[in-house]
Amino acid sequence: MAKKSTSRGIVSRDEWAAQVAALTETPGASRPRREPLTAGRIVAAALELVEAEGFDELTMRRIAAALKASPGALYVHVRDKAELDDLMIGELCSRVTLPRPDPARWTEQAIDVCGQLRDQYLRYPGISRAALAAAPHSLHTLRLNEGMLAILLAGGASLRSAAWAADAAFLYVGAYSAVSLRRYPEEDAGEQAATRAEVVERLGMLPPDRFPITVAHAEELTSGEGHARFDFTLGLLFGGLTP
Amino acid sequence: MAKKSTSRGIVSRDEWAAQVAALTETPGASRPRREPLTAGRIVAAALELVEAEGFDELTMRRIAAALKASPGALYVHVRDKAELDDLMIGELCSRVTLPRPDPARWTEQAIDVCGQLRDQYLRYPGISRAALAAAPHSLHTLRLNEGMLAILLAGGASLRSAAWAADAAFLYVGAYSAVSLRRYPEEDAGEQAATRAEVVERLGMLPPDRFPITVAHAEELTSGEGHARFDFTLGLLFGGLTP
DNA sequence: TTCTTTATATGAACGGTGTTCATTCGGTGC
DNA sequence: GCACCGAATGAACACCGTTCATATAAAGAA
Repeated sequence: MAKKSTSRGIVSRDEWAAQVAALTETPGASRPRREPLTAGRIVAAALELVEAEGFDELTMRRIAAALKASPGALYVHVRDKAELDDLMIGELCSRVTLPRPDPARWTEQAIDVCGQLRDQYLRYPGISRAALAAAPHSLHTLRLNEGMLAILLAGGASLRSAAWAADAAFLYVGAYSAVSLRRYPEEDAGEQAATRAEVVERLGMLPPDRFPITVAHAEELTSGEGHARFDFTLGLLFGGLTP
Repeated sequence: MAKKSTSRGIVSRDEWAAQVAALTETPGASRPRREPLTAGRIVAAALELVEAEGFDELTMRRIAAALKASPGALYVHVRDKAELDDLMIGELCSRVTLPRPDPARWTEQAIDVCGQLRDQYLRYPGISRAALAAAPHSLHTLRLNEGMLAILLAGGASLRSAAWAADAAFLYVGAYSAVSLRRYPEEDAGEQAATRAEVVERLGMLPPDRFPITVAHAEELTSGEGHARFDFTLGLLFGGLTP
């Protein structure tokens, strides 16, 4: 965790965050009085921080620094960090636009809604872990669920199937978004995680008697450009609803 | 400088203090020499702790305390907590027994393997969050993957479908295990989380014009005893593999 | 205007975390 | 006997989430 040293004249993490935040803070109109702190402003600052640095760099202290406030001030508007996580997830869910259910295109619509949620999660790296740990019954998640149910029911699914499939789909979206960060990171920053070629090479080094399929088909096992796996899985999930 | 004991039969002050302290620690089994620390012992102690207290009570310091060792001593055998998490997940994966693939019962076999993994996860509450964040290419997870591939291929799935479906299934197992902790906690300790009846009541209070399905069918939406949802989802996932 | 009330913000703590590191310890080989 | 070397210690370090007495600001009442 402690990978940065502040001992060499470098500013502290909090101060750095404050400086970075100051860059994007309405340079023209210098208001003498700071805007009051609200839950909305806290959530916005937190999301900005996650977008820039990732979810596990998100810290009450860094949020406060970005808002030029004291850490304790956040607790006037937010019970604790768990509630803040819930609020962030709610915000992301509220950004998903739900289509008017069209029985002719219901599968496409369902996958699209999941894709929107996935893109929101991926925009804020690691945040979907909060979704898996968060309260599943906030108003925004319920709205998403209602929309998905409407789509699946329009497609002819039974109520029970629709409810359970929607649940499974959102669960999968969260898990997929949580792991797709460290899976073949776009080939550019080849240092951090293993690139696909390296993974293939490692798989090929396994003992073929105990890993026959893995060794023989390492290349195909790691396939899946973009979100092909994502679409494939949701296709399976929704494809079985109306036999 | 603490000086050593120079005469035979008399123990040093520190050792004497340790012996005195040992009198009040474990009165029964007084082991003269402690077993050496190993990665295996650390993993075992960590799992014990998670089983008893849950994953987010797991702490390097508490593991060390359980082993009567110093926190720093763990880092001789384990790089950091992330690696320890990986080792724990590997241990759980290694406990899953893989069947000999039977083309006549392949779906059943696949779901059973997932169920075994789920039960391991649920035995150690919260640990599946580590699985979602852990390295997906340890030897034990690869073994599990290989076994699942063999089952799905025996069932007639294409290589690509089998690979992607296995991936999705394990992802779902992790997510399901992560959330099924806080979903209707068995009705006994009715204080902490919301019981199912409470959830149903809350859903019924929503505005029916914006949540028509949720309000009208709150009861059915929360249904699913035991692992019915789990089996349902995996049925969908594997059912679409061989059309 | 002044006074009072009330909500908000501060800054300093508290107890906890993962991790590092100079030092010490315990055993093995020469 | 002694040097050596991995393992263990204990004290730090830089953080974390959270609380709380205190200060500050805004708003209403007089």
